[in-house]
Amino acid sequence: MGPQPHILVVDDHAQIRESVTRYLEKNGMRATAAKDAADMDAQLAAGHFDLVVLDVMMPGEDGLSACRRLADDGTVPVIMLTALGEESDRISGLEIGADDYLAKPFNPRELLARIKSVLRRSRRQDPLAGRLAGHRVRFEHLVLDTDRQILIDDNADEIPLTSSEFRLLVVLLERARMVLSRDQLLDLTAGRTAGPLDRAIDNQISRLRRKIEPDVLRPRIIKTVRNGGYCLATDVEEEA
Amino acid sequence: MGPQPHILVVDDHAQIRESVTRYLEKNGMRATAAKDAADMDAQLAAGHFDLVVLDVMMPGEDGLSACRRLADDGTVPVIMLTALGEESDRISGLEIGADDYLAKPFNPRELLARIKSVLRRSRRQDPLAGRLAGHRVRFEHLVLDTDRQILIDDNADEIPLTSSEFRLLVVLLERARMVLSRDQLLDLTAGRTAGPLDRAIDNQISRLRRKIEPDVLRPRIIKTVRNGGYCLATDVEEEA
DNA sequence: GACTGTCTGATACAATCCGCTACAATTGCG
DNA sequence: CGCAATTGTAGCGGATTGTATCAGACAGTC
Repeated sequence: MGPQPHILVVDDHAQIRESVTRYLEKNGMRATAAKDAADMDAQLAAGHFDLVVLDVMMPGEDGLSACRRLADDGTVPVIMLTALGEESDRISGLEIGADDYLAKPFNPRELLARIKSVLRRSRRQDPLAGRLAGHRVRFEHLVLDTDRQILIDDNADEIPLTSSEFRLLVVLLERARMVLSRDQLLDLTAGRTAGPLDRAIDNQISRLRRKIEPDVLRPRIIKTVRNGGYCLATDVEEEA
Repeated sequence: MGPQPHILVVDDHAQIRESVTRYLEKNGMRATAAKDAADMDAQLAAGHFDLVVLDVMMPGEDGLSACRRLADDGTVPVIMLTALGEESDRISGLEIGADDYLAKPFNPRELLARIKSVLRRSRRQDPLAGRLAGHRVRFEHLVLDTDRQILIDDNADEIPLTSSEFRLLVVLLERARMVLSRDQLLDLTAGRTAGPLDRAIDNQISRLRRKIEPDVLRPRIIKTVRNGGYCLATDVEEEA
């Protein structure tokens, strides 16, 4: 979870988004805002979050529908915000799999309290391989066995990965074709923020490439994006 | 709950914190101190506690508010400390969901007595602990007989486990695929806190691996997560 | 096309972390 | 009380990972 938990606040009203995120930040949390379900998906794909605060009423994809997706996925707990007295919304939210709900208008202190409560309750430690845990993942000429932390190539040779190589690869695979900055990668793999002269990610990428690229001088799996970061540039398919 | 119950003492006065924790420790309990609600949250998130002793009057988040959160959460019993004669506090505390209260200044012996009483009352089982009791659990090529503390492999050979190996394995199996820190493991298996150079868990893991890993040099059941701890990286299924 | 500032890849090195062995302390049991 | 099994402590050495640094690659300018 890192030193401070990271909360994603999803609401179509700019004012609520901002006041909530600011309040959470003042109380020792990291908070990020998203203005609709699509935005939420993008944020979730791009970073690590410990909890999502989700408004029921939103343009575009409905909050309940978005909540159902998150609950099915099961990787991040959800608190729903419902309009006052919308009993049916509240019930639906909990049925769908929200971890808690709160009626609008709400007291920020109460939201904070419920967030803390849910975080404590679901202090499920992150699994080692995120949502890929227990799966085998195929890309290019390789298969990653997420249980054993090894790669298997076409000759069935086994390539062992160190812990941080494995974490880096998982993060890249979960976000295939997305450009991830060094900051993001450091956050996602090590849960820390980069110092000014931090080349740790460059180094890990270099080490990982040596193990997975057929031609290290011309990498085709992990592409470098100048001034941007790195990007896994290949299709990924999961096996059961 | 471990051999001795673990109590979290939350009070903003350093002197009270220390004298209470020391008294509890002298009387066969583990005690940890927190100086305010935020500190309390951190401690609760980091470890396992059987009871919280909570002062009503505190800077920052109010004791009553903190108590409400704990009560809502429902996982840990609370004893409130109220200022002398603050009848309203006392009532609020109980209404809010505290399991007992005590007026300051109090006799340490009385606090101890009430703690024991509440612990006895709420000794209904921890939802996680003993979830595997009376079951046989299959993983990889092994079956754990939780009644006999014995592993049975594919050849029906019996591998005896020492009691702490057994506790460690159960803790890991109950939290399959979760990364558990050495601190957590020590807390969950031995009910104690790690010293600065504590390698006890490393050692137990090493001993356990020798008994369950087909290839000890390349362990596949219990994975090491550098800077993180250990993780049981395989599916676990219970048999009736 | 050459020059320049910045960014990236790679190497070497240093600091940590972890596995393992040996041994000491403790526990359990007769 | 003594023995044997179990469990914690100490410390060495290998593996892993971050830091420093240099050289090559790239983009922009003249």
